[in-house]
Amino acid sequence: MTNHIRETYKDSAGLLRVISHPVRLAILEILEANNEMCVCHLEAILGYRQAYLSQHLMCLRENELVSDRREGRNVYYRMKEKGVIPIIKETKKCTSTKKIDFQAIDCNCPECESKISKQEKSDQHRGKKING
Amino acid sequence: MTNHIRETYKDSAGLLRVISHPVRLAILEILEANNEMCVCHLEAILGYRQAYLSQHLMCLRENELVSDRREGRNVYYRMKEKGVIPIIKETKKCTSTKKIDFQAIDCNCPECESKISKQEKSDQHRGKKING
DNA sequence: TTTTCATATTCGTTATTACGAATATAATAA
DNA sequence: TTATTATATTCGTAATAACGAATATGAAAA
Repeated sequence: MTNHIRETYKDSAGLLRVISHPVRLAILEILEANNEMCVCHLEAILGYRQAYLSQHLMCLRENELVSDRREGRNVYYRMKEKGVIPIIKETKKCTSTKKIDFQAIDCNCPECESKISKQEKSDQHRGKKING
Repeated sequence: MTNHIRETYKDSAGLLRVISHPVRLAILEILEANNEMCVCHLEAILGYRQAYLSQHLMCLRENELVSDRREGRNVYYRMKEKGVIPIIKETKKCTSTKKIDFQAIDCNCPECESKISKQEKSDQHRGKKING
């Protein structure tokens, strides 16, 4: 019986183990909210060193929870296993974790550049200051 | 931002960590299916050493996922945080883990004794053999 | 009041994971 | 080419978790 049970719950336990880390949870939630996101963007939002994030991304990638796509020098990540979304949702419900509004802070990837310049224009109209 | 996020997901990650173990998952599923269960029963079902199970029960208890109640020499455990049930359900969905029918095998706790003797009676009527 | 039974706890070792630092690679620009 | 930028990987150490073995505790039986 013993090994039978171990075998049965091995995969589930493994999946839970992979997502049982605050940084990986944050990455997954960001990807859920943003469809696709480049690494520099994740860096800007989360404020962790690139190499550190990359390690967590590797973990998520190797466990097939996310997929990556290179475009020039940038690499874009997206959710691959959408099944984790309800797991995380139920978990947050259970721990009454509030929602975070993930906003990028200072990202220069092509996509952000265009967004920022758009933002700059509209902010200039209202006399706002950017980047500092 | 960094510590903010870490803090936010700390509890969720912690909860997931606690349930990210095959034996603890199995215990939780048994408790879900059986309302209340004594340790000897868990031993019989799972086939692990008592001390080993007790360690996992301690982990679940300390993290307030289960509660315990002593009755004579037996200790009965039950689910305390029902919120983990949907988490586990979604996880199993995600890993396509099949359902296990948890059946006790050879347990002598008072409750089982009475069940077994009832069972023996009805089985004797049908000429079945028990325990061997 | 000693023994027995059910269960819990502690301790030590091994295995696994986290994470910083350094380095590698892939794409583009100079 | 060489430099630069974005990202990945590897490596070492520290922290944590798993688990076996031994032992402790609490309740009841003898």
